[in-house]
Amino acid sequence: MEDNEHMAPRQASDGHEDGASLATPESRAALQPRRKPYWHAVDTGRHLGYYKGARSASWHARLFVGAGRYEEILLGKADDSAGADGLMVLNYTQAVARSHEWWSGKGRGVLGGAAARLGLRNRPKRRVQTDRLDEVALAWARERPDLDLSLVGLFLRIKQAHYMHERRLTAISQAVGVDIGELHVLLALRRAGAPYAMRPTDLFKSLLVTSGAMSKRIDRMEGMKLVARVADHEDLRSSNIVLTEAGVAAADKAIVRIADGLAVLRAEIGMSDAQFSEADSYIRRILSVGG
DNA sequence: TACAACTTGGTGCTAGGATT
DNA sequence: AATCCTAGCACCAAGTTGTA
Repeated sequence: MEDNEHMAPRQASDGHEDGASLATPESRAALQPRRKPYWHAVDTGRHLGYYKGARSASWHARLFVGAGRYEEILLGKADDSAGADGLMVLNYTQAVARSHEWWSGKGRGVLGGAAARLGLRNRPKRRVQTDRLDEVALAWARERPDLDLSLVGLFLRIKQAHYMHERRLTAISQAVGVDIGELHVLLALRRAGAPYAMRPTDLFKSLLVTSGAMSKRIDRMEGMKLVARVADHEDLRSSNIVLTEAGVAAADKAIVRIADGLAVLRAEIGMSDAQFSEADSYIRRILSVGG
């Protein structure tokens, strides 16, 4: 019988590993690889899991949701073969902390009235997508426990974060009165510095679009009086795309809103300068070897 | 909910003007 | 003549909208 077929949440020590046997790499080394995680009941209906496969080990958490069912999440890799970094590779203490973070964000009535009595509150709806990404990682961990696919989840999160940023930029571009592509042109010209001019070729290369697409954007923006085509006196074959006064104002309005939004986001996630540098460092390392 | 029509924005190709 | 660069055109893919 599968664990989730039980009709009530397991109690601590109900046939599970105790916390001590999961606490250190040495104690976990005594455990045999198997398909299902070793579960340790941290609290009623709340279990920390340690999965040990042939080639990888990882931390999981699960939450009893009633009717014998659990919601489950992949927390990160276990520090069995590599040192914990608190981000992708977690030691026992970090796994416990991250599981508590997840459980405290759940609180959507899964423990019935108890959750409400304990003061648990629902997280904003935007966490739902994150849970879906967890499901992807969890599904791979279940289907191919012999493979280390932990980076898949990280890449999906990076992609999702990019989409989130693009949605914010889209909202800002609408407030400025342009579309997202035109906003990128405004920002490229603005960050070029005075006199806020670039050749069309440099613009389409830096924004990763084709010359045809850039021509259309410039046409639209010229019509909106945000940019102007100015002949290049040094190379008469070429012209420069220059921000107009209205274009500079629109770009400045947009970049201030972007900065404000990012400041709010950073405050919400509580990321310190050191944590930011560390996360940035890991992503740079991925990009440097990722081909 | 499924499908078709429509819209939008992008790509690839190429013509043409200007310069080297 | 060769090269560089811009911009126009046809086509494509994805998203949106309207309808049954």
